[in-house]
Amino acid sequence: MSELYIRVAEDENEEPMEIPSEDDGTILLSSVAAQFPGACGLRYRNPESQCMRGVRLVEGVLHAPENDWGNLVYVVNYPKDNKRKMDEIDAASAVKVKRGFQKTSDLIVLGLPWKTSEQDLKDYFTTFGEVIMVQVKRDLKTGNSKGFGFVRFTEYETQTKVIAQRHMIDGRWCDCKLPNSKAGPDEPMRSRKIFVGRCTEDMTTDELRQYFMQYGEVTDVFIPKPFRAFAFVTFADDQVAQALCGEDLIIKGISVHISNAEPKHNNSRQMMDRGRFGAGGFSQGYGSNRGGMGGSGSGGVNFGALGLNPAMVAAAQAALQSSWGMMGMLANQQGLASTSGTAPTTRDQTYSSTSASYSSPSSASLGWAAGANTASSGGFSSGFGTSMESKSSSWGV
DNA sequence: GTTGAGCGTT
Repeated sequence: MSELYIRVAEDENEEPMEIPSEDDGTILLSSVAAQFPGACGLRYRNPESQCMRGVRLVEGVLHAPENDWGNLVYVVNYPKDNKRKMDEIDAASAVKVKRGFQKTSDLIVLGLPWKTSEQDLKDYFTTFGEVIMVQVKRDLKTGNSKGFGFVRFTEYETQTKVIAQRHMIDGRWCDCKLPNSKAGPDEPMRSRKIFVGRCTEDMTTDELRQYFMQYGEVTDVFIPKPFRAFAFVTFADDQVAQALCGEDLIIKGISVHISNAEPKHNNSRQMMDRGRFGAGGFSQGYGSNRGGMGGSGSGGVNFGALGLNPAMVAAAQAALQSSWGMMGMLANQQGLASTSGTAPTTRDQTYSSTSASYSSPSSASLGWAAGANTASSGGFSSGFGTSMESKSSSWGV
C-alpha cells in the first residue's frame, strides 16, 4: 500500500508530526488522536484567504480538502476550541462553574499492556494535566502487571477529559473510568446518558463515540449484545446529553433517535403524544403478523396491526430497563417473541424503509409507522408512500 | 513462560 503521511501539529508554530493516511486518502481521527490525545478535528490555514479552515470530518474520518492534503501543516482541534454547538451548551459550563469545585477521584485504567510501567503511565497522563498518583496493579508473586492500574489528577477538568476519550498507551487502546467499587451513591449518570434508538448492527462503539464526540466529551458508549437496535451514549456533561434529547441524527446514513436513557416520569407520555405508540401498540406478537395487515391497516397508525420492527421492540425492551413502567411490561411480551428468531428476517427491509422515512423534523414522528408499513407488504404505496420513496434516494444506505 | 474483561495486598 502506498503510505501517505500528512503533517499535523499541535499549533501552527509547533513542530509537525507525520500522521499516516488510509488507503483511500482519508485520515482517521483516531490516528490523529493517537498522537494528539483529545483531538477532535483538524484545521489548516488556507493559503489564499489566510483564514483557518476546518477539515471535513464525517463519522471519525477526516477528508482532505479538495481531495488533496497537499503540503500543508494541519493543526489539531481540541474540544475546547469547538465553537459549533457549544453556544447552546455554554450554559452548561456556566452551570459547571456554578457548582464550584469538583473533587477528583482515582480512575481505573483498563487494558494496559503487560509491559507498561507506572513511569510510562505517568509520562502518558501528564500530557493531560498534573498527575497526583499512578499505580500499575501487579501480581505480588511474579510482579507481572495485571493489565490495569489507577491514576489520579489534580484537576477535575483533567479527569473529565481523560474519562471522555480512549487512550493509546504503549500500543493498546485503554479506557479510564470511575472505579465501580468506590462509585457509590454519587453516580448520577442518568442525565448524562442518552438513548440512541434505531441503531443498525454495523454501528460500532467506536463509530458512535467518534460521531457523538462532536457534541461533547463522551465517557461511555454501550451497545447491548446481542444486537437490539439501540445504544447508550454517556457524555461527561449532562447538558450535552440533554441538548440532544429529542433529536433525530444521521449516523452512517441512518436516522437515529435520541432520547433520555431514563425517562422516568413523562416520557412515555410524550411518546404517546407523538403518535409513535398506538393505544394497542404492543398487543401482538412480533413475528406473527408479517404481511398480516390486510385491511386493518387502513390508513391508521396502529402498530398492533402492522409489523413491529426491531427498533421498536428494542426501544420497548430498553424501556423496561429504563423503568418505563407500563411500556416495559408490554414490551416484555414482545421481547420473548422477538428473541425466538424472527427478527433478522425483517430487519433489512425495515431499516431501509426506516431510514427512508426520515425526511424532515416534522415527519420524524412518522418514522416507525412508515417503516412498519413498508416492511409488512407491498400493500401500502398509495398514501404518502411515494413521497417517502422519492426521498429515500438521497440516502445511500 | 500463557491472558485481555475487569476494579486497587501494602
